[in-house]
Amino acid sequence: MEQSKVFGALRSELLKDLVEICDVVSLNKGEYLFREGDVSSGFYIVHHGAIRLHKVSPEGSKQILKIFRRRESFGESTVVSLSCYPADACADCPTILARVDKMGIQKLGRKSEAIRQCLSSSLVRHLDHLVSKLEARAFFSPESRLAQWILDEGIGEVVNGPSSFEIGCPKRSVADELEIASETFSRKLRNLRERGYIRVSGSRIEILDSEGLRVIATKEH
Amino acid sequence: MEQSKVFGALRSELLKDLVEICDVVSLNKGEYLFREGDVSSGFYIVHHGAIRLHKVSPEGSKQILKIFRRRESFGESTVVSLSCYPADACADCPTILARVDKMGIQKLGRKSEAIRQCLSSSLVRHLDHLVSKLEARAFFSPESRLAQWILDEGIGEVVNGPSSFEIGCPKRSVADELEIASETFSRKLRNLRERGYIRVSGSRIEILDSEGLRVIATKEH
DNA sequence: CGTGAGATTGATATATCTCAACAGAAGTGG
DNA sequence: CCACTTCTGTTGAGATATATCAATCTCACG
Repeated sequence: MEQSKVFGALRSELLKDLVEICDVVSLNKGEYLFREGDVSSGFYIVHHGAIRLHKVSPEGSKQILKIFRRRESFGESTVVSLSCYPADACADCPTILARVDKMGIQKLGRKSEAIRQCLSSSLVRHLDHLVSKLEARAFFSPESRLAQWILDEGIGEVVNGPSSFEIGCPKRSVADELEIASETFSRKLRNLRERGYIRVSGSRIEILDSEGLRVIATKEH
Repeated sequence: MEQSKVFGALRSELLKDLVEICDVVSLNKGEYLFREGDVSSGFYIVHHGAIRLHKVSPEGSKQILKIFRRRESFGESTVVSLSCYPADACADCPTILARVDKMGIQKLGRKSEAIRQCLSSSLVRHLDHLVSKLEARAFFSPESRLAQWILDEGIGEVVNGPSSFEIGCPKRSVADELEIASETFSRKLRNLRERGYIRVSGSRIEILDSEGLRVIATKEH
């Protein structure tokens, strides 16, 4: 809780109040946390694993909004304004989350400006992310987006030397998140490998030339 | 103010407080209200005209986030959390707006939950819109998006008989908003004309077969 | 081992973007 | 009122990147 992005900055006193209104949810891979249209019972903070938020079209195609990982939260909008979840939430892998009760957080929010501030900031963070997503597709090629993603994931793993990381979910999900066909994802990844930017073994990616990747990542199409 | 989407539901008492902290801004076509990175002095409600919110990439391509028209508001996120505007705002035509002072609204927000509620709802509305935009591009072809747009614009003009409307801005802007090349826009429009769905004369579009358009509009790609 | 889901690779189609030329409208200035 | 410029929109031809379809391949797991 104190590590979460939403509430990380709060005083420990308030954190105690928060813990009171949380409970733990755990999901297996592929299980749904909620579906679009379900009545909200609160919002969620990922403790371990990954939750995929996506919309489904009438004909069944999917559009990933974001994959939330450790420390990230989602669904705040439903405690602040809406009463129904606006998208599907599905576990991409075995996942443990904290559920923050809707009534509880509303009550705390009325008393504490700090809490309100946290929630608003989260909303703005979500806005930002969607804008970035729009930009990414408008400005950058699939290859650039892939490079950006690799760099993003690689950050915070190892500072010096070749950093590497594990893809915490099916590659297909990543491809969907980057809005490219999974086949294209596969090909581009191979391409980057052959050009010596990365090394791939299974679901582990090792960054060999982050400078080179950065060049690709900023190349507009 | 009482007609705005943000504050439309408020009691007249609070509305009075709000008027106190507003001032009027007017812009000519092409003038910028603010640029990305400018320090926020508040948020805005469109009273007349249209404001285009867009991001510019390092190399100069533009991505329209939304065109705001009468009654709509934008920039709320900067009074709630951020201190800088996250995008450019430019008048698409002569425009009059109300500026809601940042300090002022923050002060009112601390006192009134109703005000906070309004602001949060606006944020969520913006979130919704971005999600719709993502969906539109993910699920529908340029042709479908064009058809959707024509139907949207046609609504509210004439109920019975062939409805028609004037494009209130350069066609290029519409193409950008629909996220298609302006040449493609031109071609698709001609195509719809040749197939008898619409009639076009200059910047006026007349809908001949709204039922047919609806079929095209819902066809996913 | 079998089984099946996910990942990879190959071959192909095609819609859209891009570049380039042209046309028309609109505005400017003499 | 008429050239002249400029901006927007239209049309054409062509390139190309990516999606799609289909066929393996890999690997974890029962």
